[in-house]
This record gives sequence, C-alpha cells and structure tokens, in this order.
Amino acid sequence: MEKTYDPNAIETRLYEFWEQAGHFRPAGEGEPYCIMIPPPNVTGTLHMGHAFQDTVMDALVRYHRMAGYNTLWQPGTDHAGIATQMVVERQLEGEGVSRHELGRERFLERVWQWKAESGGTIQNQLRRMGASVDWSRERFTMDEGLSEAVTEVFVRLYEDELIYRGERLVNWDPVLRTAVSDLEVASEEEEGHIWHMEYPLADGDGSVTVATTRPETMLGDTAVAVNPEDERYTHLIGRRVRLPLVGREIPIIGDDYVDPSFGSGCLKITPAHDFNDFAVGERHGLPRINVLTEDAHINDSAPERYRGLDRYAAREQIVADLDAERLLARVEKHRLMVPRGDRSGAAIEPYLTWQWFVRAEPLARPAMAAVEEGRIRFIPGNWEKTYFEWLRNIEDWCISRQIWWGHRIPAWYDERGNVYVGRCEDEVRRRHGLGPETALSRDEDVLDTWFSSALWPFSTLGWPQQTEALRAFYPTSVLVTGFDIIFFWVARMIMMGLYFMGDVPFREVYIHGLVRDPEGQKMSKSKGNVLDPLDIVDGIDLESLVAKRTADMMQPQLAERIEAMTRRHYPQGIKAHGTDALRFTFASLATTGRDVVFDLGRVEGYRNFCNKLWNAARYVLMNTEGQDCGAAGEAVELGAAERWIRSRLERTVATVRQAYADYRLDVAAQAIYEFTWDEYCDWYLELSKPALREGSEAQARGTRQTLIRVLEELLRLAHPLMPFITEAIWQRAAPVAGIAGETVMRQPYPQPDEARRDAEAEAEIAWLQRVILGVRRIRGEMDISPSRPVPVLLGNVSPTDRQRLERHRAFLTALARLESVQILDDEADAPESALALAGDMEVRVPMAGLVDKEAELARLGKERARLEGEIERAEQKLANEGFRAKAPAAVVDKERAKLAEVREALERVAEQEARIRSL
RNA sequence: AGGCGCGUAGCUCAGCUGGUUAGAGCGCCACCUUGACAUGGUGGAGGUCGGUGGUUCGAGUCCACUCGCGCCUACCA
Repeated sequence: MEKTYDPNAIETRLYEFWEQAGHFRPAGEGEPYCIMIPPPNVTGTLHMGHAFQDTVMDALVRYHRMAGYNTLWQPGTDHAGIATQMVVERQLEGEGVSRHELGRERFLERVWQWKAESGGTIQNQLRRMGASVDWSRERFTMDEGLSEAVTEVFVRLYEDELIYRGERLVNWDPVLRTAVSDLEVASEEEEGHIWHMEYPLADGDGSVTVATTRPETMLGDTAVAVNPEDERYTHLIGRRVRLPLVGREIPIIGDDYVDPSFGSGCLKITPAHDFNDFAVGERHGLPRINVLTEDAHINDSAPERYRGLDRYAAREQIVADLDAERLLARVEKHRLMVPRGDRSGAAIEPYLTWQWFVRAEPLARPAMAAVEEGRIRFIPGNWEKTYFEWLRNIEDWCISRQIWWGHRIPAWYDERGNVYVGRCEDEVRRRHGLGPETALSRDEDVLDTWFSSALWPFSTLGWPQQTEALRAFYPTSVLVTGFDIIFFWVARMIMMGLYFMGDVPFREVYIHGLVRDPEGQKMSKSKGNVLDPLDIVDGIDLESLVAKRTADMMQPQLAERIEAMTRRHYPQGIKAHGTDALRFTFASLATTGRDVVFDLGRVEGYRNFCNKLWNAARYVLMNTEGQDCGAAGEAVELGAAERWIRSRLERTVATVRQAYADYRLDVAAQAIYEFTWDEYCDWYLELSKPALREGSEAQARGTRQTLIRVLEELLRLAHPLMPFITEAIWQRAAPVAGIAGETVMRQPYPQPDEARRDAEAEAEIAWLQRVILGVRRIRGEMDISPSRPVPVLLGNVSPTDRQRLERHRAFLTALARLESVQILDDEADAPESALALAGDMEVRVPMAGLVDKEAELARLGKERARLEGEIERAEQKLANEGFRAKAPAAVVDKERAKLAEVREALERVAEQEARIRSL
C-alpha cells in the first residue's frame, strides 16, 4: 500500500468495477428496500444539496443492501420544462432565431439535441459521489414509458372528473408567457407607491377615494366596493361612479371583504386582474374586463390612448392623466409584496385564461389521512404540520403550461370548440364516433413538470404495466428530500400514489436541511456562493474557482463581490479531499433535519481520518499478510487487549445499527470515527506492538488474527459512509481474514453479538489506560522528554493491581515508555516523586533529575483545587435532605461513592503536596 | 399576521425520556521527525449552555415570558 492515502488513485476505478459487475442491481432476494432518487434536471449539474442528499441515500441503500434487503435505488432525471426550454431559447436567441420562427417540431428537436449534449453530466457526477443507483433502470420523465403513464393518469383523472378545463385567474408570467403554479411564484417586499384616486359619482356631486398600488388596473375596474356595515358609505351602495379616463359607469357595491378601517374604506374592484377582486366579482356577478395582452401590454379593451403601452408605461401615463384631471388625491411611498416568477424574475400578473386544473380537495383528503394514520411517517415528525397546513388550504392545481417542452396535453378540439380527452387521437375518434370528416386539433399546451414527477414512485417501476418491479418495490421504503419541496412534490406524490396505486408511495419521508455557505447563506447560483462538490473531491485552485463562480452570471454586477468573498473564504483554493471525506462530512452533519453550514475544516478533518484508517490498514497488513493469523486452526491465545477491542467493536456495531434505524448518520459517523481513531488506532494498534514483538507464538497469532478481523469488520461497518477507501482496503484485507468475496458492498453488515462483550477485559484495559495516562500527564506537565524512559513506582497497590501489573507489564513499559516499574511495599520508602492516581493506586515518578519542585507543586495545586471543588459539590448535594429523600437510591449511592473516592484522592494529593513543600 | 426552527468553547456541530467534573472536529498553546500515519503523536488552555422567572431534591435538557436570528405560509387595497 502507498504510504499516503490517495483517493484519486482508487475511486474511479472502484466505481467502474462495481457498476460493470452489476453490484448495484437488486439482489433478487430478501425483503425489498427501495429509494427513489428525487429526479434532478436532466441538463443540470450536481450541487452541494444533491451531494448531501445523495450521500444520505447512498448510505441508507448500501447499509440495507449489506443487511440483506433486496435493495433498489432508482435513478433518473426530469425534463424541467420551463428551465430547459429557457436554456434552449437563449441559445436560439444567440443565433437570432425565435422558437416561433423555428416552429414547434424543430424546436423540440433542438431541445432533444441539447439534452443529448448536456444530459449525462449529472449522472457522471453521481458516479463520482459513489452513488450505488441501479443505472440499468434509469428513467427520464419524457421517456416513452413515463409519458405513457402521464397520459394514462391525465385521461383517468379527466374521466373521474378530477381534471377540468376552465377560465380562471392564474399566475401569469408575462415574460415566459405561460401560466405558472402558486409554488413557482415568490413574493418579495419591494419599494412602491400607493396612489389615491378620486372616482366621481355618476349621478351627482362628489366622489369616492380609492387607493391602489397598480393604477393601470383601473382600466379594468368594474365596481367600487364598500363594507355594508360602514355607515360612511351605506347610502352610496347601489349608486354608480364614472370611471375616470375610461368613462364607464360602474356600480358601488357592498361586500364585507372590504376593511372599513383600512385606507378610505373604498376599494376598486378589478375582477380580471386581482385574485380577491375576482372572488368579489363572482359574488356580485360583475363583468371581468381583461385589459392586458399576454406580454403585459394594454390591450384593445382599454381606451385607445393606452393601447399597446407596456404595463409600467401605462401606469405612468394613467397617473399623469389622472393628475391632469385633478383626480389624483395623493401619492405615498409604500412597501409591498411583489410576486415574481421564480424562473424569469418577472412580476407575475393575475391573468384570465383558459387552463387545465386538477381538483385538489378530493385527492388531498386521503393524502392527509395517510399521514394522520401513520401510514407515512415524517422524520423529523414536526414537518407533518407543514404538510397538513398546506393540504388543508390547498387550491386546485393549474397543470397546463403555455410552453412546448413537456408532455402535451392529450385533449383534442373540433371546429366548434368541443373538447375530447383520450390516450391518442384514434382513441378519441373511436370513442366519440368522429369520422375523418371531423377535423381535430390537439391542445397546444403541455403539462407542469411536477405532474410527471408526481407519478415518479410508480411510473419508474413500469406503471401502468403491472411489472414485477412494481409489485416488489411499491410502496417504496423512504423518500429522502429537502423541506423546500414538500408541497411541490412530496404531497403530490402521495396524492397520486394513493389514487392510482391504492397505497402510499413511501412509508417514511426523511427531510434533511439545506446546505449553506460559511456565512450561513443559502447557496445559490445567483449569489455566487455555490460550490461544486467535485471541486472539494478533486480540489481546485483559487483562480479557477473565482472564474467558475463568476462565469455566465445572471447579474454580472455582482462579480466583484463574489470574487472578494471567494478569495476570503478560500484563500488557498480548495485542496483535494476525496469523495469519502466529503461523504463522511455530510454524514456527520446529517443531524435532525437542521440546515448545515458547510465547513471545509471538517472535510479536512475527515480526510485526515481517511488517511488514519489507510495507515492503520497498512500497519495491519504489514503484520498479517503472508503470516500466520490462525486461519488454519492453530492455537490462538486472546489476551485482554484482544478481548477488549472486540468488545468495543461490538458496542460500536450496536450503536451504528441503531443510528441507521434512527436516521442519525451523524451518530453512526461519530461512533465509527471514535472507535477507529481513539480505540483501534490509539490503543489497540499500540498494544499489538509489544504483543507481536514479545508475546508467545499463540499470543502473536491471536493478536494478528484480532488485528485483521477487527479491521475487516470495521471496513464493513464503515462502508456505507465511505465506500471507496473501505472497498480498496477490504479487497486486500479480506483474504487475510479468511474471507472470500469480490466486493465489500455485498458482504453482510456487522451484527451485534452480546457474547463478544467482555466487561472484565474492558476493566482490565481501563486500568492500563489510567496508569499510562497518569505517567503521560506527569511527563507532559513536567516537561520530561518523550524519548527519555522514566522509572515508575506504584504505591498503595491492591492484589488486583498487582496481578494486573504482572499481566500487563510489557504493555505498560512500552506505551508509557518506562525505564522500570517497581512496587513500593511501604509508602514511607517512597522517594520524592511526582504523583498521579489510578483509582486508589499511586503512580509515582521519582523527581531526582527529572522533576522540579515548583512544577510539581503547581501541578498538585491545580489538582487539589479541582478535587476540592468536586467535594464541595458532592457534599452540598448530600447535605440536602430533599436529595437524599427524593432522588433514586442509585443516584444517591453513586454520589456517596464519588464523594468517598474524591476525598481519598484529595488526601493523597494533599499529603504529597506537603511532602514536596517540605523538601 | 400565523406556523416552524435556531441561539452550547474562537469556528462548525453533538448532548436521548432532567441526575458523574457539559462533549467532538477544526483552530489555539507547549513538547516530539519513536520503525502504520507530521493528513501524525503526547500533554494542555478554552464554554455555566442568549436573557429573566418558574417547576423540581436536582435543568443545557421541562414550563412561561423575553431578546436576537433564520425559514415557510398568508396578506389590506
């Protein structure tokens, strides 16, 4: 083995080996375990959120695969309708062509071409992360099979009256010229104004004052509303005002939607351009006058003067005209929430159009019940609240999009505008008896991408065909995802799964946090604080990182700031850490669903950990490969150290298994880290050295056997978190441990086995550690050179201590670097010495020539102060009658024992201090 | 406005059903090129757990209030 761990040298090679050997495919036996990957955008690239999420999924999947489950991790991508179409449109723009000039068919060819070019990036990045997905089953939402599922679902929902077409107000993106769902709109507070306008009464003197943040909508006003309880205005209800600039007479109506205490208490009603006004309009049978074109210019319903103006130009003009007519009462600055399309950034217009909708309420009810009844469990559980809250207030889902890239809606129209829904035109003609003389044209719109994503858990398994995979893996085991798409995706999968499969799509939903940058900011392309996970794996120099982050930005003016921030956070660029270190970092941060602030320092720490494991393996193999490890059944003697490390490993196995059951990868990671470093490397490997050097043949054999067996088991234990390094070492270590097999990923996961617990060995080694640590502390604090062997005297030695000393003298001498060990029969014989306590036993290092008086006094003083504090605390507790009476007896006893012990220790320390002082 | 979450060592985070001296990694200090590993070893310093009040024999851990931060949902013209 190389002296230093080099991830680069092993990772790619091992992944290719796994994939080619088919190790990612379900075993075909055992209880099914299945995770569906949340499909990333087919033309996208891997970001830190993906890497985190994929680490969690891969750990779960590898764990269950090793634990004997028939395991499938289903991969695939979605077509990301709007996002992908935008990318291709921008390309066309560069060529000076619009998609309309190109035509639908040729445009779609271009999109497929783009997919062929840039698709596959994210798949290869997933490979670099070690993701053990079954590539042979990879799916894409626009595949034939998945498209068939989409059509089938649409038709059935339509036939069951859960899909309808209607003219409604929708969120309209005037840049993309398509409807978008509520979820694709993000409202941000922005500076704006509020204009107070006078609407003169039509039949007499006076006027009412209305206020608006969007004056241009007044062109479409069809009423003024007041609260019917508002005494100032009740007399006006039923009268009319003359709409300024337009001249239309509109009624004053009473509706309790109006808040009398707000503003003037009079509200202009524009049913075609405001969601609340739309509802008011419905109640009062008001006309809906749309005054905008689909790209938010004033249309022909408005007075000629404004036609063709952009909405903001029209606003200015209208304000100016009102002012000229002295109908503008006043203007105030006002902060308001402006809805913007999350793709285009354009201000969203409520816009009256014909769209397709899914009736949500009948689907939402069973979806809530599934969680209420525990058929689906959220982890952490509090996300249920968010889920219920959304489903309770759910609105019908607008699923049609006025774009081209996506699943075209399976609806046809005849020349009279009748609509027919079916799986294909033939079916429509057959079912409705429409001959070739009837011309049919297909609906131009496509479906929301999330519509196809909602079917993911069953469409990827072959539905509507009743495949074996569908039978085996539906419902899937767990969905791993971020909280930001609970609404978008999780709830919709549950609704669709229940409706079409009659069962939940997954039994558990593990919600993880967001990955944030070192300043706690959400990582996003526009902020320029994203990291490519592979740059952490492979490393990247500062200049390349800066260039990467400032390349093709949406807002180039931020480049300077981003560059400065990047230079501040990564002054040396980023070193290569390897996939395993990155994965281990993510695992250690995967606590209870909270966000993770990404800290490169931790990755570095875990890369060091990989190196530690690597070198431990190097040492073990050096001492076991080609040597007698007792595989042939020769006599093997296991000493306390051997029994101890096996016992410790057993505990670790139990902890790690429980951690997986609890979705606490941080706990699993920490248990593995601590066992490997603090017990196996720091102690057992050191203990093995004297045993191999000085032990009997049977002892050496037992040591070698334990070294290799513990290593082999540890590799299996750690494999789901750090697949590459464990595989690389395992392939070499397994034969030495007498285990055949070509990959660790198909080996059984370690099982806890109480029989391997050994309390006696643990006590024995704990004693040894106490003595060694005592000597080391004296050494450290007395500044005795580590290279200088010291003599040690043991005082107040019990028979057990005496036996232990005889058993472990060699260990003690080696690990504490002793010149000699002697038992003091009479304490009075003790020379001047520095003191450490190991339980009741005194560990003394003579001072002559080694220890100076002042240093030892300082050390003892510190120790005494600590012990006195302890005693005071314990005494206070025990003096408290309430404590003695009410605390459990075990707790009280423990406190008493502690007090006695500490008092004893204090006595010795004080004694020692007095002796030294008297010198 | 409503909901959720967070605030523990300089930094990033653990701390389960309340009970030994509140832990880890990184960073820091001192010493050490000992033959698995300087991506290392040994020893050490450092926090009273945002604040206040309460429940309790006992609270970082439960309750109330409060300050600060974040997110989500809904928004009044």
